Formats: sequence, structure tokens, C-alpha cells
Amino acid sequence: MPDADLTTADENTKQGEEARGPGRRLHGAIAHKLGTAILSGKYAPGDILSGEVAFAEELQVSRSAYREAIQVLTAKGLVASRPKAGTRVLPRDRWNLLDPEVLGWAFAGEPDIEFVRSLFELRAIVEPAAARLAAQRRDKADLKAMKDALAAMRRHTLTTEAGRAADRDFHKAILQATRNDALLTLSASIGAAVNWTTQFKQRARALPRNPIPDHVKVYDAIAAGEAAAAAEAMNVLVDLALEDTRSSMED
Amino acid sequence: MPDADLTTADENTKQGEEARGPGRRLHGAIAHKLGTAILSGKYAPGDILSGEVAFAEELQVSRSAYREAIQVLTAKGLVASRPKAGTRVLPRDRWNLLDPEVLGWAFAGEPDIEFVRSLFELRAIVEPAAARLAAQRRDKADLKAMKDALAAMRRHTLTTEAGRAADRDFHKAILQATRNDALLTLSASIGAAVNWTTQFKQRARALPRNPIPDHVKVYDAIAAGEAAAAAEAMNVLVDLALEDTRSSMED
DNA sequence: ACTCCCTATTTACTCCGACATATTTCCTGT
DNA sequence: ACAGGAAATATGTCGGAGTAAATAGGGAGT
Repeated sequence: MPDADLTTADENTKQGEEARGPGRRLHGAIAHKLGTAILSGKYAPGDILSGEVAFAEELQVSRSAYREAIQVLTAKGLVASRPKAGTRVLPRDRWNLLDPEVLGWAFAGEPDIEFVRSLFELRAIVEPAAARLAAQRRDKADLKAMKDALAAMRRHTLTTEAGRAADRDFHKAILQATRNDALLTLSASIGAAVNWTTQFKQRARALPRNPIPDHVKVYDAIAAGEAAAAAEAMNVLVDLALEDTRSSMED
Repeated sequence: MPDADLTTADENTKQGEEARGPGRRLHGAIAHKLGTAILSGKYAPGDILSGEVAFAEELQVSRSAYREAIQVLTAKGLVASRPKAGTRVLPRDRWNLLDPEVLGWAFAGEPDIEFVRSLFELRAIVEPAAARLAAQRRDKADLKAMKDALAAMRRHTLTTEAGRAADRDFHKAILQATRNDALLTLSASIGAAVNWTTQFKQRARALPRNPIPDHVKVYDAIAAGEAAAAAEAMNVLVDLALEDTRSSMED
């Protein structure tokens, strides 16, 4: 009965999207630890992890907990296990980088600036197109959700978590108005990315520019049903966000 | 330990409903079973699965294997477990629909036509933009990969698995040429979607139209570095694919 | 000396039974 | 009637034993 030293890694800053109850599961913590280690490059693609028994013992956890963590990583395409061959890190193009949890792991340390650029490029592709569709398909409920999110953004600012949550809600409301499940799924990923990058911006310095007017322009165009204008307004918004993030990362 | 020839050796072509016995891990089979059950609506969001012990016994597997399967589903956002509360199916907007495996589960049974439309809409947004970027950034290696894929598509047809694989390779080569990791991740998802829908088309009847010329147009534009033409050609390609799929599903 | 097959070993995979922990439920006490 | 706490219950964690699979190495045949 080795009780005791359950301590180990407890330095996790809460980064779950929702305020979950106390007590993250142990296998979740292991997955987080290994996930961040892989995303940060501590384990490179092709590397073979130590055997189950050895690694589990090293981490002071049972094989069950370790294995369940590995299953999570496997499900996200980070690793693959085979008898006799061991568990190895898969090449990067197999990673499910758009998985919200993986995205969180990628931003746990110092994010790769090239990857951030990739995410903004994706946003620049998807979000204007989504705004265009939203302008054509939105109903009153969608508009109300956007309006509420905008109001919340005004009340709190992007310096607070509540404000960033409102920002995500705004973008999510737009994607929801597209009536497209695939796009909506991207919302979770993009939302996470927006969250991390916004937080990153704030870390450097206070945002020099007020982001509210840009958001209002998008809302107005969608509310008016002007598809082209909505796409263009969103395009501007993403470009400015990229500019802010880039300038704050170059310091 | 440093270098093992980990490259190559990826010939996982078989997917879908079959393949249950050897070669597939037990927990993987359970995850597949439960995943398809959830995607098909057999378990609706909010439903609570039977307890671990009961369900594991019902499936004739150990609790460990069942739990590892649940971890996989949890990692993909399909379910969430809490002590005493049980394991419940999450709302659809939490599902990671772009995960290749989830996508496979969605197409295991009769795919929802609305979801197929969503996927094509996503393709129509992402792929032309990707073709535009590819036209600006591709190098010789990228062009060679596309050319080889086209040749393979000509040799085999889309009626064979080899031909469909070549089709996927073509699209993947384009996304690879964008030098964008986030887009590349989408490649796996979109590739899976293309595969399922193409297979679906063939199920109905022989394809009335030869898809090769459309692909060649895209290739030529990318090779020539003409961004706008590449985007437009890809736009046409996706539109025609949607048309083919829609007409074959409406029967 | 070379190829091929077969054995041996290593490793992940599966199963089992017990205990710990976290929630919920409900019951008690004020 | 309400608040607080005890009990019940399902998930979570643990350690070990045994099975299956894939690689490596050795032996037989050419």
C-alpha cells in the first residue's frame, strides 16, 4: 500500500475551457504531461517511449492510469503502440492539431510562431466565409446571441477571462448561424486558438486598439444580410488580430 | 534508439465496419462499436450509458478494455464520465466531427445528407483557398507529388481503393504545398470525407463524368503559379463533386 | 556464404479483484 | 423547512497474472 506521494506534478495552471469541478483525473493529468512534452518537442516524432512498466513506475502511477493516458494520446494521433515495437511518437502530419486539447498543449509552453501564423491563416480562410454564410442564414436568435456577446465584450474587456469568453461566444454564434456542423466543430478549435493568442497579446502589453468597432461592423453586416460586406469586415478583423499578435510576439 | 526506420509502412487502407478480429485491438473495437452507435443516434446526447461493470459484462470484455475505449471516446469529445453520475453522451457541438476516426464512424452507417452537405461546404471554403496558397508556395517536390497522384488516378480509376487513395494523395499534396500545419491537419479529415463520399457515389452507379480533366486544370494552374485560376479550378472541382454526390444520394 | 523458417524473447494487450475517491442521495438534527 | 452530514454508488486507481503479437536471433537447408 504505497500511499503517499501523490504529489508530483501539480503545477498545472487551469486551462480547461470550462470551470470544471475539483479533481482532474489522474490519467488526464498524465495525458496533459505527455501531450505537452510531445508538443514542445521534448519527444520528437519517431522517438520511442520507455516501456509501460518502466514509464508508469517513473511517473509513480499504475499501469492502468498510464495506459488510459496513452489511449487518449493515441486517439489524438500523437502516438501509436504496437507489441514488441513499443510506443512511438507519430510524424507531425498525423497529429490532430485542431483538437482543442492538443491546441491547449501546443500553447502550454512558448508557442511556435510559425504555428500561430498557420492558425491565423486558417482563420482568415474560414471565418470570412463563415460570416458570408451567416449573413445569408442567420435568424433572430443568432443575432441576439451575437448582440449579447458584443455587450459582454464591452462590459468586461479582453483583459479579463470573461471578456475573452464573450469574444469566443461572438465567433461561435457566427459559426452557429452558418447551419454547418463541420464549421461549428472548427469553432471549438478556432475559439481555443483565439483564446490563447488573445491571452498572449495581453501578456505583452495593453492592447493599443479597441477591437469592439471591428466586431460591430461584422455584426451590422450580418444583421443586414449583406454577405459580401460581412466577409470583408471579418477579413479585416482577422487581419488586425494577426497584426496585433505578431507585433506582440516579436518583442 | 536514435533512428529506427519508422518511415513508410503505412498501409492502413481497410476501415469501416468490418475488421473486427485480429489486427484490431479489443478496446479499439469497442470504441468503434460505441462510436458508431453514438454517431448513428442509437445513443442520443444526454443519454447515460450503463455502468462500467454492467456494460463491460454485456460486451463480454473486461472492465479495463471497456474503460480504455471510453477514454478514446472521451478524447474525441463524444462522452464524459463523472463518478457516481455515470458516462453521458455529450451534446453534438462538443463532438470532434473532424477527427478522421469520428468521420469514419459517421459514415459507417447511412450518412446524414445534411452532414455531407456541411462537409462539402467546408471543402468549398478550404480547398480553393488552399489551392491559391499552393500556387504561390509550391516547389518542385510538391508538383511531382501531385503529378504522381494524377498518374495513379488515371491508371486505377475511382472505382478502386487504389484510385481513391491517389485522389486523396492529390488533395493532400496541395494542402502540403501550403506550408500550413493547420491546413494539413484538415487534410486528413477532408481526405477521409472525400473517400467516404466518393465511395458512396460509386455505390450508386458508375460515375458519368471523368474527373481527371478537372484535376488536371487545378494542377496546371498551381504549376503555373496562377493563384486565382487555381482557386477557381478547385472551386469547380468541388462543386462538381458535390453535384455528383448529391444526385447519387437522392435516389 | 546465403536464404529461409522457426524458435525465443520482448512488449504491449487483456483480464481479474480489490481498494480509494468523488458525487449524489437521503436522512438526520436543529 | 432548511442545513449539514452520513451512507450509498459508480467511476477512478491500483498491482499482479496471464495471453497474444511482433521483432530479433539462431539454426536448418540450399
